[in-house]
Amino acid sequence: MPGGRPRAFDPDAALDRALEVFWRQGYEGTSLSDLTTAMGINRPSLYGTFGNKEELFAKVLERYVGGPGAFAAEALEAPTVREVAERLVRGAVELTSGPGTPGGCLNVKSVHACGPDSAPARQAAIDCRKAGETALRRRLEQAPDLPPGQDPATLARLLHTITDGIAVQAAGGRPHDELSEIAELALRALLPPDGSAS
Amino acid sequence: MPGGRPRAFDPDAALDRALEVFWRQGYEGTSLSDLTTAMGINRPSLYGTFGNKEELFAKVLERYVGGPGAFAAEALEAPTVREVAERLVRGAVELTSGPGTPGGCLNVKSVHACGPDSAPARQAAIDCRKAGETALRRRLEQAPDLPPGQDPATLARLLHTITDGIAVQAAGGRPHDELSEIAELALRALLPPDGSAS
DNA sequence: GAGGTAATGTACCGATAGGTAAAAAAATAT
DNA sequence: ATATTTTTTTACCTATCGGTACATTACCTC
Repeated sequence: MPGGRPRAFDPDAALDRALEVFWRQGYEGTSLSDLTTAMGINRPSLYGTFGNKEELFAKVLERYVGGPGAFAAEALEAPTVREVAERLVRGAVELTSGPGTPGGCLNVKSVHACGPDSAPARQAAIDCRKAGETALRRRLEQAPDLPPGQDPATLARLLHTITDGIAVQAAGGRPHDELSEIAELALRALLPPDGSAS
Repeated sequence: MPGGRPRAFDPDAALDRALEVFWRQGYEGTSLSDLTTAMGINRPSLYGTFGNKEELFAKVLERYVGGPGAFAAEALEAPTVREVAERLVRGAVELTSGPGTPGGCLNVKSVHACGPDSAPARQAAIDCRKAGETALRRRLEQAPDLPPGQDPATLARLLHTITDGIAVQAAGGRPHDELSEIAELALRALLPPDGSAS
């Protein structure tokens, strides 16, 4: 089985470039020319290696979840509800307003790509969100410090809602330090330091 | 000064049609053809009456704030922090997942229109958000039941963050009843029924 | 009526969108 | 060296993008 001409670029590095563009400009705001320029390859190479724009986006989203967004899955390894929540919320602040990254969250941005041609990309983002939330709910169900009357599903959804809100705020230009204050207040309210009701 | 040919459509009704399209499809996902079709007018009429796409969007956003989004300003008339927060958060649930409206929030969607050509529309949304948040902070500063150690600016930002999160959840397809549960849990956490610390 | 004025309908503009055909180039296999 | 395979390069495709020129129509004033 012969080899053919070798690929002149590193697909993972190219994916990282594509990720940055999609992250900054959103799915609908990114053209194929933006992508090929950033990736340093030409159009047929992109199609040959990654498929079309939709498929490239799906691969980019996967890479996002396993890279910049990996904190969300790792947070579930914390032993208590409190620590899981802290790591999720603080991680969202860093992800969306940290230095050197585009503002906001690629996933949240992609949910808002709601033009007629963006349905597949949007659905990919929604599926990804659902998977993350299911994992969070399962984790909360098994936590030792889950408050008695608390429904883990609703708590997971609220945590998800708060991280979503943080992403919107970051996308709207909220600076990192203010976002941290917001996050800490949310954590204090959700998980009071002593042991208050909810 | 003579009048010329009278306009054959109602500008406000046309704005409402445009609002619905922008709300459902987002700024970037909406084409001029989508707009003219929905508004029932042709292209030169649109440009003659509303300016270009950007200016039309600005007018639509204004109409959104004064129409479907008016609950946010009206919520500030409530006497207490608790009631202001309740009306804001519950209003966000109704706005973004209520029956008969497109999912999500036009403002939050527009913040995520971050392609190169969408900068003015995005900025209009951001300005609008800033104005709303400033009004909320001023209102909280004067509320009689603001907890002593509480910074009204941060509380306003957290409330804003929560309503943003609700909008994202709605845009992602979260059904209305689940969103209500999330909202009520957030309100309980933020403003405990008795008088706990935060 | 005639003239002025503003909105309408139609047809069009250059630019760019996502996507591809076909030939040239670089590797392996025999 | 030759044949085969795969990628790259270049050039191009149709459709649609936001925006407009121009002639026509409908109204008001005189």
